[in-house]
Amino acid sequence: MTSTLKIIQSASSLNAGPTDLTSLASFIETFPLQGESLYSIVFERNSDIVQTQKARFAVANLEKILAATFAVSATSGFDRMSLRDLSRQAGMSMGSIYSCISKKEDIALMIADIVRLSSELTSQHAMQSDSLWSKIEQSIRFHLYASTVLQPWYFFLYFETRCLPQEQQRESKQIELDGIKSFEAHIQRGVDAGEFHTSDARMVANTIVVLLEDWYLKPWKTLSPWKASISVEQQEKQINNYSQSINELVRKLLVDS
Amino acid sequence: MTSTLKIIQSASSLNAGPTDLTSLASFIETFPLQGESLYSIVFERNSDIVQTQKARFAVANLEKILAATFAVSATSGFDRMSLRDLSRQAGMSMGSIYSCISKKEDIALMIADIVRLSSELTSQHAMQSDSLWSKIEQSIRFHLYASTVLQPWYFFLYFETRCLPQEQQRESKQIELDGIKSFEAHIQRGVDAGEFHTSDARMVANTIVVLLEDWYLKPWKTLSPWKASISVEQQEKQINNYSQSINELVRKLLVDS
DNA sequence: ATAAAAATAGAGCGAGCGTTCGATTTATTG
DNA sequence: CAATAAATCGAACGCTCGCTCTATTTTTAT
Repeated sequence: MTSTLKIIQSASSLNAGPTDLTSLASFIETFPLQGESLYSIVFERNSDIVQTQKARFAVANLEKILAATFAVSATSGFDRMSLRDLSRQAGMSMGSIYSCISKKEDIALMIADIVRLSSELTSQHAMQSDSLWSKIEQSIRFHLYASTVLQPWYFFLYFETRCLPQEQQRESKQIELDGIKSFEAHIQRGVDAGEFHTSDARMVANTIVVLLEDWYLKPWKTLSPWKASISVEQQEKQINNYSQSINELVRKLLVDS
Repeated sequence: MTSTLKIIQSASSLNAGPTDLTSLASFIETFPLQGESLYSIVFERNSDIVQTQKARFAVANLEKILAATFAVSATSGFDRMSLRDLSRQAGMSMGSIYSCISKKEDIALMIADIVRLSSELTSQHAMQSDSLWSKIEQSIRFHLYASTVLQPWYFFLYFETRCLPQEQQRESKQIELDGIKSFEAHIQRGVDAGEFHTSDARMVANTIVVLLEDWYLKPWKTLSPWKASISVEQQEKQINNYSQSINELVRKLLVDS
């Protein structure tokens, strides 16, 4: 309940400037959940949890803690990550970590909160397009951009959902179901208007969502090493390729034949 | 290395009688990794790990331990599952558990072994069809049947891979990549023969694999409760629906237009 | 410059973990 | 029906975990 309110409040205030989807570079400039502002937002949205009071320290420490969490838990999982591992990786003492957070679980909660906020921004953006087809196209593109910028966050939430309280586990599932329902609704309206042709709008919608998940869950599929941080230009190219692949696939399923 | 040998040896000996895909009921009768024989196979393939000597006890205990593992770890994950939880759920003392296994990790290793064996059987089966299209169709069908019968096993391996030694983590990824490559090869041959039409065989192959994963990873999507063990007839119906959905989708991507 | 406040350090605490072990019960065998 | 082997039991062990606490350093304010 609390987290839902958090999303509504903040998503509307953050979305003052619309996000620019013309390229990854312009997306990064306009997407609020990125760079330094990302950790400021984490701090603001979790001021009840974060113990450190001065924003300057809090933001810097949150960045170190979360980066270390992604690094350690990617290979061994959140449960196996001890706070001693974390403190070593983050270059902070246990005391510093616990002056920032109050429980290990808080780390997972903050990550989940940001991913949910990002999903909220994604679904809000889709509303702004006019044609049904561009709603779908833009939705796919936004999702790919956001889940690339926040790849470790999305990945973490998917695989560590079971570290969260049950209520939040259900919420995560619900977000996936809402994503499918959103695509399904657009498709169904297209079918009703005679613009699309399919006997199973839900299946097509589900396929889109699953392919979007594949993007941030299994970067190793695309042959790209990814670990060696590749340039924005290369990422741009890969996203363009993949979104075009999805678009063509969806067009074949909905428009042709 | 050891496990690979294990698969080759056993997959060829097990596959004496071909598996019958005409219905789920007939599949269950001919699929070796099912019912009592499943746990006998687990015992045989892990006699080096399993401490209990008499097959009668070992098989019964393995069944209790693995069933309890699936029950407990489904909600909280393998790491959070304590052996006290496990012993309570299995109705065995700690001593009994440790007279069957020698490390907690062994449980995960045995599960991973069976899923890999099942994948091996799946890919072997596909070879037996004649036409390219039926190779794809049969492969999808076999995978859906096997991952329904072994749903908790497949689910476990996907989410608990990180509890396994690194070598086995890589092996799991490789199996997914091989699955994609297998579909891609069939599709590409169809394209070369003028039977299929697509500019991105890999994308279509990947879509199939991802949809197959979706089946055992997110049973809650299909509205069916699943937890309340549904009848074989209902499962049959759902599998037929889903495989037909995938088939139609793939046909639209490859054959039409 | 100095005092108050905030942030940091890491040794230490109790709880709970995976695992072991010796006593006991159950099964097998000559 | 002994005698031996195998399986079962759960209390106990050592260790690591998440977390706390106090002394110390750094920052901020006057």
